[in-house]
Amino acid sequence: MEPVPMLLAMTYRAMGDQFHDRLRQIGLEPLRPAHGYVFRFLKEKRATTVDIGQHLGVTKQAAAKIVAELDEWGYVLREPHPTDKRAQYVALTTKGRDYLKFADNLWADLEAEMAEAIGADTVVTIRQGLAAYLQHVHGEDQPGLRPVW
Amino acid sequence: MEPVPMLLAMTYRAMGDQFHDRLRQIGLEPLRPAHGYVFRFLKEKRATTVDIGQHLGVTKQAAAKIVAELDEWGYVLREPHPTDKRAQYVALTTKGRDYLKFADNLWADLEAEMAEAIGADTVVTIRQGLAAYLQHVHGEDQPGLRPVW
DNA sequence: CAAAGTAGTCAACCAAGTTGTCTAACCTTA
DNA sequence: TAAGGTTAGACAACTTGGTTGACTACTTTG
Repeated sequence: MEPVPMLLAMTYRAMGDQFHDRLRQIGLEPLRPAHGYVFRFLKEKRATTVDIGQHLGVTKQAAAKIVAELDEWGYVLREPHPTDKRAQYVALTTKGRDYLKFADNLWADLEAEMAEAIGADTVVTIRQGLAAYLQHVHGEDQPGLRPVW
Repeated sequence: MEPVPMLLAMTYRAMGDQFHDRLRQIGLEPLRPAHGYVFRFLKEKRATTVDIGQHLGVTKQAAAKIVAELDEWGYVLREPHPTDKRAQYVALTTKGRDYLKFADNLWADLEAEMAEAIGADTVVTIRQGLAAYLQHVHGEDQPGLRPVW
């Protein structure tokens, strides 16, 4: 029997591949997972580059590169931090928000297909189970999001 | 609500981090995930470097590097292919088999802890659900194992 | 038996991280 | 309020783990 992490990795890849393929079919430029996760993060809370790095599980320098790309491509912009003159807030542009909305729909589609294949209740169990496990292991301060290969 | 793939990635990382930490505590040299997956693959079937690359989801050249490392460290050896003079079978040494056995126990421990945290039945559902999804998406020829970040 | 395909190796390259260093700004705290 | 420690961000050098491309020896197919 295969260890659970192998199943996690394979499923992650399988879903990611499909996501990527469909984005390409539509003609939307396929950003990497990290970019999408940054969008999602910025939707909920204001964040600096350091925050983003922590969320992704990479160094601040790596996060800075990603932010620089997104800025260059027009998905985010940097605005001065209100109280800390060293820092900058990274914020989504309209283009960034649109991309996120589109991607969310796509994820929902893929999840619906998953539900059709293995049962909606099973998907719910998986979602809740994994979330509960993460909560159990790491409490509030969640680990990096990036899988380490 | 977070998309399922994010949960997969975070859980994969959380489990992998714990696995890695415990190996280190024990003093066993912590190979990368890829190495462990190669062991597991070789346990079940004889395989060439090309087979391994396909299983991991990387090019044959990348697989060749991994095999060369494992050979150098004494975990595997290469033996001539019985019918094809170009090819070589890669086989586990005793050292390799021991490592695998040890790692399997560790995985089992981690999974038991997961079961304790979220319920054994939930773990079973997750396992079966993901396996069924992979089966549904890719049929017999499974996708690469390596998550693409 | 010729043509096309495949296993393995070598080499050059590339992407996406890392560590280390620096400056300017911030935060004690004595 | 000055001093010492910390932090955000930028820049540079480097490492890792992959990629593509080319080539040889061998195999398979028509």
